[in-house]
Amino acid sequence: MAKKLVIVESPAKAKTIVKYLGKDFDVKASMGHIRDLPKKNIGVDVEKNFQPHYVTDPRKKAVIQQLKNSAAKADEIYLASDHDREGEAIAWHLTHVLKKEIKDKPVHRIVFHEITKSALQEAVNNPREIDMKLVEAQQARRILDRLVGFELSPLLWRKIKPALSAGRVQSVAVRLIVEREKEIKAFEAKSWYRVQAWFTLEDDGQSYELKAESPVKFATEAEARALLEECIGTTFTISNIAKKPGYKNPSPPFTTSTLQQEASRRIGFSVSRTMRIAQKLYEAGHITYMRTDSVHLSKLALNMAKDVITERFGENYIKTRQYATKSKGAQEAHEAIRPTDMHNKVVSSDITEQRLYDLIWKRTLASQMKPATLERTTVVIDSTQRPAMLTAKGEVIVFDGFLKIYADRKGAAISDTLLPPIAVGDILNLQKMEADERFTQPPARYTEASLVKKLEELGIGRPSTYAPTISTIQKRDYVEKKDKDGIQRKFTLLRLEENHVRHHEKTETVGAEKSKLFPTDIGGLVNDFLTKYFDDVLDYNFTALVEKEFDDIADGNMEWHQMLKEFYTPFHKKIEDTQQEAKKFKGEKLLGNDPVTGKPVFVKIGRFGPMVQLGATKEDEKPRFASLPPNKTMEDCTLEDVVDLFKLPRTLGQFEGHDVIVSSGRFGPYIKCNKSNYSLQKTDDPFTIELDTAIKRIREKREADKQKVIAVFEDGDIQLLNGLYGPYMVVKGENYRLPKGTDPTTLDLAACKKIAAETKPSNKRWRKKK
DNA sequence: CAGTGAGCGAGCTTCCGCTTGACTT
Repeated sequence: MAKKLVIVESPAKAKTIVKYLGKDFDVKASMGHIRDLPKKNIGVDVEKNFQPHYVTDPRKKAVIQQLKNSAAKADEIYLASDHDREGEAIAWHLTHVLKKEIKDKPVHRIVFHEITKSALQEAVNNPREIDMKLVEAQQARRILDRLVGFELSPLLWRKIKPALSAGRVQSVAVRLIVEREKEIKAFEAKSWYRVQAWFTLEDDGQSYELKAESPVKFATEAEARALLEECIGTTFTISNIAKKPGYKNPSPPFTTSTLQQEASRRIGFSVSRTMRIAQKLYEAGHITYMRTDSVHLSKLALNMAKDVITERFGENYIKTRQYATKSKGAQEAHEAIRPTDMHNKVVSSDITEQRLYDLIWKRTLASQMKPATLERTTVVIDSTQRPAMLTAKGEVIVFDGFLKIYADRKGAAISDTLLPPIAVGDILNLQKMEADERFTQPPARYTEASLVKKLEELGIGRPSTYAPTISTIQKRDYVEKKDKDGIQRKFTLLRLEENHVRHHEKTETVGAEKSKLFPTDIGGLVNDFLTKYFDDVLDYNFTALVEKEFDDIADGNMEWHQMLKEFYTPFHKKIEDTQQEAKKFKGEKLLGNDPVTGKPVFVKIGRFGPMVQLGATKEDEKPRFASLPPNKTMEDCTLEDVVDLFKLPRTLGQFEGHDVIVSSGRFGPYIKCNKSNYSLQKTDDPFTIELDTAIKRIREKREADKQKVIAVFEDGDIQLLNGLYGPYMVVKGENYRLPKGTDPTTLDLAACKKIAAETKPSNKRWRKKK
């Protein structure tokens, strides 16, 4: 029987397809790219017209072997990788890696956008050749990224510090964060005054409140005060009530980027967590593919949404729509992210999986529901002296539409802002009038999700790389995700009370931040260096510009070697010039002179990151160094913040015949005594701590260690210990897990040796590195 | 986890985009 092999990218997709294709077909997954440039060296022969040197990934060995076996058995091969630039390249690489196995066999390239029997049939019936233009565009993309990354990074190692990295995507991501921080620093809040009034109304024995605001903002306290004073003893009348219909439309179904944003905003997931959970839902068959830039829904999905909405909410809620993808550089190889079967509202007993699914389910159905209809009311209130002095606003939902399942952007529950029963000509009873000082807001720091949004807008990065990019810039210490406490700010409140305008000083907490991205000193320095010498690559439009050229290559309007040459020649010259001319980039800053020694104190970036230096480098005496205090940056630390650092190490006295020394290490201050180290408590101040407290800490540590030890054999060569994750065994420095269900207290020497002989030590490479 | 930071020099680091496990403390 004729056997046809279909190769797709994802194993989950393979599993689904095989059901539709029948017995003649064998379906296998390539698991993404199977060949790439080598990891260790640049792998591009620039002299020979940018000849790439591809190697197969050693971790993909098993996958490739399987593909080879299947290909050898098949009579006909269908390369069904995704319908985009990378997918085309995967198909082409497959023909090379499987060269022997597919020799003399018909090889077809097929693409499909929906996984349905008819779509698959149609794809199989309409095979084509591999589009070499598209493959060349991918190669140009790959090679350009390699050249940029592998020439810029080593320059950073030489000029700034080892193990740094730069690239077309990550460096722009860092730049966005660094520049946003500069904007925030440079921002000066301006204040203005808002006037609000509260009225009481009686109707049918019921009492209501009406809140109104002045449509005019006041620049100064004096102006606001003048208005309030004018209102002493005045009469307020409703002069107009205007009603206007309004609409709210649902958002399109999810793409990777919008899913990440909404999951962050509504359920507080980090970008990587969202992707991990979405992957699980995808593998279980609950949602369509989660790495997509398309808002397109298949016909099948549109019909299913219609059915489910009718069933649950009635026909009146249906409005079928197909959304158009607007984002720059979208390749639309997949559908939007949606439930595979919208009849299922609950698909997992895992709470986090279900929460994410629920969000996808609601967003998808909402996108196929009618807009919400609103009635917006504006009430105009005149004072005796001033027409239209105040306005009050109300909003009522006439028809909820999609809001029935998907609340609007703020994520707040849907609630009407109801106005009390009122009519034109009503005279209002003033209860309270206030003018409070408001401030203009600085630009907001990025969250992981809002950075993804910005990158997508700029056309930088792809759905498969948003999460990894965010983690790379954090791993490199360019950026850190942290919280910031708010600060107290004074503001003025004027209140009209008892026919007087009184002045009150109030305070409020502002500027508190949670899980925001802050640039580090290193991030700032690397960005300064790159924007100074490589402004073109760091330009926000660089990606868009080269993408245009990749498209030209794909359309046959540009030759790929030529494109690379035009970029690389000036780029490489700049690399060489910078290599020659640029001095070491240390970001050195003089803070002042040390009050004790009179020597200059600097902050700068060294091999291990930011540090403080006491004394100039060229002097006879070697300068002293110290790490910055925790939570301080080079940017914001002062001389006072750092002079104490040089008081360490301090010798406090003796304990058990050894010096007790307080010192500062990689992980902050600690106590050293007889070759052992002991942590300080958070409340201990290393500069003032005394001997008795230090001895107490030493005893505490010893006590804790005793608790940790379950048993010791062979002079400490074999130890049974209590760890963070339960009991484990250490044999000559190697850690071993205990077999499940073992009670460690029952183990004797022989039993320990047996475990050590039978199990492998835990892999140490997983430790270290963050 | 633990006293880093000049000088010397070997040997290391690094990109983006497509996929999923393997794996531990």
